[in-house]
Amino acid sequence: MADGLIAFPKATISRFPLYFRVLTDYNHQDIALVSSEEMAQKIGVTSSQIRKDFSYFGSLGIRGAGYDVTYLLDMIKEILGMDKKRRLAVIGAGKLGMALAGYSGLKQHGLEVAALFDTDRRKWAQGPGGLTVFPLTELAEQKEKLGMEIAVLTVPAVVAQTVAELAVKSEFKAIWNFAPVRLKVPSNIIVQYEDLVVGILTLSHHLARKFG
Amino acid sequence: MADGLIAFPKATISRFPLYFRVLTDYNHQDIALVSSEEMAQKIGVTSSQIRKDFSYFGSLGIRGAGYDVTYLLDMIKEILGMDKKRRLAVIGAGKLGMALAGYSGLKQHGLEVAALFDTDRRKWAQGPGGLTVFPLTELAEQKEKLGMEIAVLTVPAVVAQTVAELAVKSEFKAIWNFAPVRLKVPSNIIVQYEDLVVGILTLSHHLARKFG
DNA sequence: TAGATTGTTAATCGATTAACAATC
DNA sequence: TAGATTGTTAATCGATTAACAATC
Repeated sequence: MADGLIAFPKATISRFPLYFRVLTDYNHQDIALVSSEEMAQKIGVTSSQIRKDFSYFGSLGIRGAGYDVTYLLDMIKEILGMDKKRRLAVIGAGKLGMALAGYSGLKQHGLEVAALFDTDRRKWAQGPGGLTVFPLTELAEQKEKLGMEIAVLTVPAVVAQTVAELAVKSEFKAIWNFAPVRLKVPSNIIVQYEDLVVGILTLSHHLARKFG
Repeated sequence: MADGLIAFPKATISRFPLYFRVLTDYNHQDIALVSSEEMAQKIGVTSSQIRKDFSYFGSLGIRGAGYDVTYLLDMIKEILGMDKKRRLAVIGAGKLGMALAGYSGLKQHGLEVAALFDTDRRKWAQGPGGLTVFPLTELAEQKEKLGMEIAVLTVPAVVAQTVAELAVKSEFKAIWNFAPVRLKVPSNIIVQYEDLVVGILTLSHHLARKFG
């Protein structure tokens, strides 16, 4: 690592979406200043944690007063890359892919599904909300046309690696992978794994511990 | 904590689904014994980590030989509560709810969506794969009839707290919450949060760091 | 016995928290 | 100035890793 960028805990970044939401609420209520303690109560973390998290990105608050809501929102947007709109390609137009394409939570955070892709011709052209489902063979072409950066993999596990390779060849910079498979891709490709089963099995584990 | 149960890292439990999958693979290939090093390579963690994780649950391996695949699979199923089938109620028959109801990954891990619920009468009775969408008012009644334990919340954020309270009143023991809202529920209710936006915003953050 | 791999200890690394000086 | 709250330090807590004795 010689790029001069400071590292901060991964957990810190994963809390920023929470901060973003609570600050958006304050903003809608026309609250201009908010203390770390108030936010902490609402989110369910310690105020120390919040101040520490923010401190990695400079002195964002005002001593004695708190944090300026709109300023902090802008900073968080920048930190999370929400200041630029990112366009996503959903590969795999099954139920999960369709659900993601129509998910308002993405748009609210500056992320836009621009197209879907599938190998099944019966799915072509029938996407949700005005979106088009393209043949997977058109991935590279449409990526350029529509300016997509992130490939979202909602394909079956068995084809995930092949599809990932196609995404890499199509020059996607990042992959959001819902298939429960470790992908082998060049190290300059950013991969984020999303395993829907981990959460519910953690819950199941607690249930088993508690009730048998 | 006076219940005599040993605590182990949360991160340990979150790796067990990975172990389960890789061991299922070995099992299908009729491989009887596997070393921590082999598994480590496949999953992308250290072999130390794997041995440590397993050690919380006893001496599960054979020194000099490795781990017995079927025995280890059985242990993991027990640890994750997969030895008993758990039935889920999906509340909110929108796209995400429908996608989860049809998600094969759940069944593969001993979890079964038994019914969906919605307040919108146009959605009643039209569930995917033979599943019924019931009026939300029937939640408690159907819970008893169908033996459901876990409430899956795929409802809009604004109604999530109200729906959670209904689930608690209906005597659900656990909630898997997809709404980006901290729920206020009694402490004996197990709540697992699933925030789909955290992963993609983490990715967006890395993208912004790397390319601006 | 020789070779292999576990299970466990101790060292290391990383993240959280408490406390308080700085300062609005 | 008095009161409030940040930003930061040091202490604590928790998780990972390396190393190796135990043992198959």
